[in-house]
Amino acid sequence: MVTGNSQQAIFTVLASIPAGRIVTYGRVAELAGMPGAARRVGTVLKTIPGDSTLPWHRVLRANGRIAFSPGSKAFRHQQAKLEKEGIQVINGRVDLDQFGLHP
DNA sequence: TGAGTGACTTGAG
DNA sequence: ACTCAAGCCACTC
Repeated sequence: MVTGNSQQAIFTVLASIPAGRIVTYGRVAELAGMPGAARRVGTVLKTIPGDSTLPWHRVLRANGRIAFSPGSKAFRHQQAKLEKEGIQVINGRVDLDQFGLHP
């Protein structure tokens, strides 16, 4: 179990992300009311069933890179999902500038 | 109870 | 641009 509430909060935040938009793990944690718990977010995402409709693919690392190892199955799957929503994925990474996530 | 682990982040070398 | 180290939160063994 993932401490019940926190998981639900993360799911809610995830579902509130508009299509074509991306967020970082730290951002999700912050919006879920637990800043600094970026690692927790990753663990929760891992518990999401494959047939879930949650947009887990819109969650990237702070540097705009996909959290998986390049070439892995999950990596390619996420990349495909992102490109399908009009997000440019170049060499396993996304331009954060077009989302205003770049500091 | 305590050491180990991970879909992370930030800062330094 | 890359690697290493420390900080972080909750879970697992």
